[in-house]
Amino acid sequence: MLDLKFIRDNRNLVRNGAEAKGITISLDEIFILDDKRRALIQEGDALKAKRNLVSAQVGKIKKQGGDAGAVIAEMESVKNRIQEIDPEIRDIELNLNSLLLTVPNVPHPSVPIGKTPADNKEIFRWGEMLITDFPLKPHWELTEKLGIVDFDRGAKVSGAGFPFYVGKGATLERALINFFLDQATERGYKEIMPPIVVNEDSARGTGQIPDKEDLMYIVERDKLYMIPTAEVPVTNFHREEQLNEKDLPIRYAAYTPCFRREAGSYGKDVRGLNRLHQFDKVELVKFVHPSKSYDELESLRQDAEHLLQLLGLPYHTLLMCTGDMGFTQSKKYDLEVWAPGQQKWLEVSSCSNFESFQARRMNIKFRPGNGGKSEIVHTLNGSGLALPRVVAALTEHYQTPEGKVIIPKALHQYTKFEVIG
RNA sequence: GGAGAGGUGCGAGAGUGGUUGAAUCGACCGGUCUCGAAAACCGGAAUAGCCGCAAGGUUAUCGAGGGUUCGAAUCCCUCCCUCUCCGCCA
Repeated sequence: MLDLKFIRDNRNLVRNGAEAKGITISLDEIFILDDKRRALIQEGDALKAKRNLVSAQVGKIKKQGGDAGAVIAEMESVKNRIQEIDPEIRDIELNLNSLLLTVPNVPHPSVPIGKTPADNKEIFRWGEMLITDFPLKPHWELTEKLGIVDFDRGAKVSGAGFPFYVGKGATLERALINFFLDQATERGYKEIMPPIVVNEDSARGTGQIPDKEDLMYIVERDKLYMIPTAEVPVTNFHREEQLNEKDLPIRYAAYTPCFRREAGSYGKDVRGLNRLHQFDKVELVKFVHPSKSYDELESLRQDAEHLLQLLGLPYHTLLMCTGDMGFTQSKKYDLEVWAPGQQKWLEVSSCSNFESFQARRMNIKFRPGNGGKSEIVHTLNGSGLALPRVVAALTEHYQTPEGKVIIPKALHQYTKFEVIG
């Protein structure tokens, strides 16, 4: 959420930002409530000041054995008015708060204005799209023939979108996880393995509830939420904490399974490994000094890109336009890997700077080294990387005319085999 | 599931009705000492809202909500959370 004062002082910026994201908000209502709130606070505080003063006098009078009855009676009306005002203020603040949650983060000036994915800007392209003299197969044909991913039994046991990885497929999955984690560690991230269900407070902290509940599997009975991404537990790791400035930046890399209901997204891009209900992902999360967050976004993006380069998979990087970037981000890059068997770009990473938007809601601050007032940290996260689509692109890119899959060199030490099939 | 203990500032941890916004220690900031640093010593500093150009003033905050009282961290009620022991399970 944004700071109310910031909204007050930058109403046009906030209004235009929301409009660019295609989100309708009502700032006027916020300002009306805020004015009311402040008026009531002023009245209430004055009355309370009076009450405190008088009650000190009462103490003195009683100590001297005098009769404070008259003064106490006089306070009756003050007391009553305070009892009217306080609940009213609380009511207004509750309202105000839920309105504040409807105000989206302001896009960074470098973000292109746009409405649809077509307005995203390709800022980088790496690798050669594969051209072959034999017809390329999509990964679902390859994996089925090789027996490394079993969608049918997954559907039987759990449902569509819950595949089994089998044999070398399972090993490949495990190899990629280890490879990603090792690379992250080498680049300065601390490995962390979080719980994969979280409580309500955590789900609220990163903004999964109240409005993205439909995306999640919920363990109703225990009020627990299965995480849609490691971002949720890892960002909440420091919720309600005051960090030391000298500890910043804090960088974490976490592997978790991720669970997504994907309600309403059936029918498009759902073949094979393109869209699953459960998938593996290594997530990179950063807590940084506000002055460094855009530098950290660039390095985050490069950390993710580096993985695709080591795997030798062609990809491009998109700077997301205002309309396609989401509610909480101020700037976001998507990495898309080229899947030649489907002739499609597949999103494998999304790297975002949230500035103070998440951290304010979670109350994560740091105390500056010079002894000044504590400030809200900036948070960022990005996938590094989401596995299934990497497996999809990898099998399609490294397939042979006979339907085998060559394992890229970077993974050999992890797989202990160099070819599948 | 059964029984008990506890939730206080950045952290540890005192405090059972009236200068307690809160002892003490640590972390932090400033200074003395030093070529420099460490140690030692001295000093500073809670967070948030509101008013104010500022200095400053004022209100709230000791898990959350309510109650008693002129006055509550301190007494009463409800709820939430954590820990320990027992049982069950990995």
